[in-house]
Amino acid sequence: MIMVNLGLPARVRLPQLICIARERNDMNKLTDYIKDGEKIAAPDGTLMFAPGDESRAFLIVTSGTVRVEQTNAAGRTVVLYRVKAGDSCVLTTTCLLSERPYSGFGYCEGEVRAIAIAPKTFRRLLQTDDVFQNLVFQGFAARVGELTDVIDDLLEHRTDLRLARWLADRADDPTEMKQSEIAQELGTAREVVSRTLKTFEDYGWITIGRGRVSVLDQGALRAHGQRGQM
Amino acid sequence: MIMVNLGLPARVRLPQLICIARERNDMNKLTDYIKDGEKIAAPDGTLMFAPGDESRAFLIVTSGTVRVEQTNAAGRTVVLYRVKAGDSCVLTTTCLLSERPYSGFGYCEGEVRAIAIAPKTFRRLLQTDDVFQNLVFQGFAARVGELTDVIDDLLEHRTDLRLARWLADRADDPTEMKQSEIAQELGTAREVVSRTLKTFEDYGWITIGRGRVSVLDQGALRAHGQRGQM
DNA sequence: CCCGCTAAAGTGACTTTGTCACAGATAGAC
DNA sequence: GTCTATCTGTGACAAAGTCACTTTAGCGGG
Repeated sequence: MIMVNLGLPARVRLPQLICIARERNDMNKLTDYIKDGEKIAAPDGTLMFAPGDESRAFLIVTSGTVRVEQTNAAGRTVVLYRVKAGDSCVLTTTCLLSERPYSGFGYCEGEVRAIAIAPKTFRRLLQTDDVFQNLVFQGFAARVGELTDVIDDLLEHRTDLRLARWLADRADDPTEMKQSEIAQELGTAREVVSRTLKTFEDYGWITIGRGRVSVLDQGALRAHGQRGQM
Repeated sequence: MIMVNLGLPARVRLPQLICIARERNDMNKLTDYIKDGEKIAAPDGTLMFAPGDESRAFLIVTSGTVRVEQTNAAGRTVVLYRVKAGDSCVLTTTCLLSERPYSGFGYCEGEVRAIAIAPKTFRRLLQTDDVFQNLVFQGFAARVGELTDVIDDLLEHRTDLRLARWLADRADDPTEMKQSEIAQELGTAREVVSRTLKTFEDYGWITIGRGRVSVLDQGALRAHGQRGQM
């Protein structure tokens, strides 16, 4: 096991992250590919890839999450999706398939462990192994779907609706995030998040703490996110 | 040749559009696949697919263009990309690979002719034919890149900059479009386009006509799009 | 040729978001 | 407890989106 431990925000210079899709019952299948790859790990906060980097390996994530973000020229950022254990990363697959560089940033959330598969092996598996091919394609398709969801969301300019939906979707556990991070998730400004959360708190839908938001009334948030009435 | 001719906006109920990527020198290769497929055609303005539809065939576009749009719940629309002869459509490939329905709209611009390949044949070619596999992947990757470009663009909230860039990029021929269509290209409101074009005209960068915009000073537009100074 | 219809474009008023520049508040270190 | 870094709240203004409406251009019929 190669342990990457460079401090934060460190940069992985080893084979970079790619992941494959999986159906729940295919998880065992993943272990079949371990012999073809090399185990790697990276600590929380590691920068896995950045715009301009090239993919050097296909990775199967076995634990941890990679947050994939896109930042435009003006510095505004939005979170495209999260790569969880067994999930797939379009950007990386795209890079590997086409030998184009990445267009976004990938950061580790928690320690990420993964199995790195060399591009040559990746291509061989893709041609010879039906299950592998299916895993890659399914994951690829799922991620494209998430990209179009992000576009859908960005077309909606009412931040209060977007924020309400976002909060309702993660109402289970109190969200331990700074408001600046929430703004980044949605691709908006911190101040707007601050103001909007305040009104939600006034309505009794949430409680706000430093680096924390707790949902009190998931139903109200979801309804607001749907109908847009306040 | 099956000629689809249903009037506008008609709906193609035949095998729907998918296309493959191509490198310039692979164009001849396309003809190799014709024997596996069936020729179809659709007139200008035809609705090729809509959200919820399922892909029933992989199409190789041989002439014409398909404009792929995404419309959110509130009805705001943005153009994701255009599928030209030989180009590929991620949405369609995604649908075909994963058997998920489409998430956007596809409209013909000009008469579109294409070769339809059944999903089974598509999968066989993908596994057995290296060139075909490469074409699909290259095109797939290119389209994902365009999706991330759209996201990049939507993160930029200054419509004047986005419009300036958009105009500069198509400065060659006078743009024969309604302002409402331009708004749709950029995912913004017609009124904003109207006002912004007016200021550009005042600066002497363009001339405006009914259903037409002509670029006079491409350089100024490009510079404005880059630097954001007015 | 002109009338009148339709669709495109322009406009003003107002709301919301984004941006900037701070001020206030809180957690953690010492 | 105090200090400091960082997170959060706010006010002011510019830009964009929305709504409701007017004006204008193009086109077809008489």
